[in-house]
Amino acid sequence: MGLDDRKLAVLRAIVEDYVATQEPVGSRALVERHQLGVSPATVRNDMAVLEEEGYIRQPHTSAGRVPTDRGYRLFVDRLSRVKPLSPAERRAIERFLLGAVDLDDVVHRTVRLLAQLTRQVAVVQYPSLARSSVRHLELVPISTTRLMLVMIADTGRVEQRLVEMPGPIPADDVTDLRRLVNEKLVDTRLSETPPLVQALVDEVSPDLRPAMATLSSVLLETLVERHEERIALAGTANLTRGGLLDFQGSLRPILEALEEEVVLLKLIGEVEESSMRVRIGDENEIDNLRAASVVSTGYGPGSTIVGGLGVLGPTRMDYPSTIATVRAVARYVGDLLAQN
Amino acid sequence: MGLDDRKLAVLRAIVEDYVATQEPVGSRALVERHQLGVSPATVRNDMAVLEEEGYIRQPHTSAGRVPTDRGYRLFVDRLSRVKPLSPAERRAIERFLLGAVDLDDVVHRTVRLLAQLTRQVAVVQYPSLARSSVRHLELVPISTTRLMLVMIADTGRVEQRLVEMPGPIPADDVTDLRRLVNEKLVDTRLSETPPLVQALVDEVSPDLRPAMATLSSVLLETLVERHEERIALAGTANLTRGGLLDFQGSLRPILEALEEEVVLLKLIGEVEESSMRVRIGDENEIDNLRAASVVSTGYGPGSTIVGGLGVLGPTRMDYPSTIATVRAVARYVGDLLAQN
DNA sequence: GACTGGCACTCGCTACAGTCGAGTGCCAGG
DNA sequence: CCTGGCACTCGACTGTAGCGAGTGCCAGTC
Repeated sequence: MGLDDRKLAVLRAIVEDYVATQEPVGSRALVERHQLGVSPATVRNDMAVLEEEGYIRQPHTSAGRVPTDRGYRLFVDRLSRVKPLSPAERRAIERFLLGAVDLDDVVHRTVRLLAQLTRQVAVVQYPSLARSSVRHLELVPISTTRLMLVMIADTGRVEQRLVEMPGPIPADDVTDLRRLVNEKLVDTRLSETPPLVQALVDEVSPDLRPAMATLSSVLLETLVERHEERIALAGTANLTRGGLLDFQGSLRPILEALEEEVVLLKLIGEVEESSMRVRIGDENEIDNLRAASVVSTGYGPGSTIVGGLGVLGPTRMDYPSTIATVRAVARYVGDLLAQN
Repeated sequence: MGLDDRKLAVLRAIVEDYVATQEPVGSRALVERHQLGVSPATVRNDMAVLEEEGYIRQPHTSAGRVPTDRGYRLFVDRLSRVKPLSPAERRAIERFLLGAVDLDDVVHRTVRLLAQLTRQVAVVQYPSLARSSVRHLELVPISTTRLMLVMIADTGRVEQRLVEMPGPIPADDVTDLRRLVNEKLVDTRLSETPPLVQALVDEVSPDLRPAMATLSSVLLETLVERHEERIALAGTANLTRGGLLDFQGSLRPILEALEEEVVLLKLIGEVEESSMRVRIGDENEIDNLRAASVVSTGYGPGSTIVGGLGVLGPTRMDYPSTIATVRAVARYVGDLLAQN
């Protein structure tokens, strides 16, 4: 499978043209629009090889060629030239994110920004609790037997949960409980709290023990076990762009997938390092998304990762600029979080 | 415009058949499927009158009739027979909502339930802050100059906001501030707090004044002025049901509208009493939704209203059962809130 | 006067044939 | 190894014809 430079150039040209025009591209059009320095006939020969190797295909005889998922993959890996963001885009990002007042706001602005810049569906995961540390725990008496447990994480996330205590609980006890949980848990990563939480019960005077038991079980259950991941979504209307050509005419499966938080998390939440991840068409594990591509990355203050973000679009998307945009937005959001 | 009983029966039959089959209904089919006791010819005459009056129309000359928005309106107002929910549905609602652990959970479950039962797009507004009362205000020191303000409302909503203080603030001062704001604000409706909040600054010792000023301005701004309405959405995939027939082939405007919180709030947030509201096609003030219908109502504990919920679907929806479902879900959610 | 059967008419839908043209594969020659 | 030329394929489009669902109207009946 010798793909010489010219064949690669042809593939690149096909991808670029097809992404731009959305129509199968023929050999004549190619030599006209790109400086390949050869005739259409030569290009046709190259195309025949590329097709044999599975990088492009013909929708039907006598039509132009269209990249396959495999073709896009090769393009992304080896052929795409980086498109730096325009200054206008950089400014847009900064302006957009600057006014954010709290985490909710940051996430919402980010997801809208991403959707707008890439003109695709954007997904942003809230900073994961599993990757956060406890900054403060607050206990607020709601009634004699009810406390509101509020956890504030270093990533800015705030979670609350109503705790039904086993019996009436005096103000002094609340103070004691509060002091204790904070002493033991502040500054530890949530993923590492379970043993500490379990140990809490033993650290407390016998009369406080039932209260602490309830409290710690709620802590464990809510904040660690079913660790509340949250997701923001925007730009679904962009799916309808490009008529019914993309997604082979049916938005159904895509919309269904986007409704499932679990699916979204799988898409953008599985990030370990901050590297870009591009999944093209068939490479997606989720069947409903076999007609789509996902570009995602992790984000976080500095070089740590607290969550993922990305966009979803048709396989025929403009990968270079999408990748550039996603990367840039992730970096800005990370910087923003670092300022806190 | 004399519409005698039979003509109304014909209209009802047309609506019911069209909703069921999604195809223009002709005179023959009508007499076959309904006991009208007259011949197709007679029905045709009635149809001619109904068409003249604007209740139905013909997509093209030799096709059957289709209800107009006006026809649906008449149907909803005078012709539809109430469809009681099946016991299975009631049980589904109860089971679905029973396990909810907090407000977020209640809202999410509700919106999914609604989407699933009606097979349409469901929208649920979180209990409006404007309609909530303050249950407790908590101040949590985050750093020497930063406080986290947490407001817990009687409706279960919890809002937080980071407050950047003008200078370092000792623990005792925090206690004082906390006591004061709680004393003055607890149990008042948020919509009535502004004068009280403004008065706070004067009630405080001179050295606390700058701190209180900052605090009260944040309170005012965040919790009252741009009163954070929140919305949950589910079931967008249901828009693709019925192929491209509904929404005249383009989901675009609908999806766009659903992305705008402001629009959604307008749709379901404007509820004063707990009565059902049905907006059919053209009756919608939002241009993008001229091809859709919205069924909404208020909900809340007892007879008070704290927020709105509803569904959006094609004008050719099954109004009776949609209305019944929305009403039932609203009632269940209200009861659930009352238990807190 | 209201209803009915009958009939002519309309018009979208489908099938079919014919034409056009973009694009290809292949081959012979440079 | 590249190129120009040529035959071929096949989708897209056009026009025509037949079908059938459904209508509007009218004359006749109860």
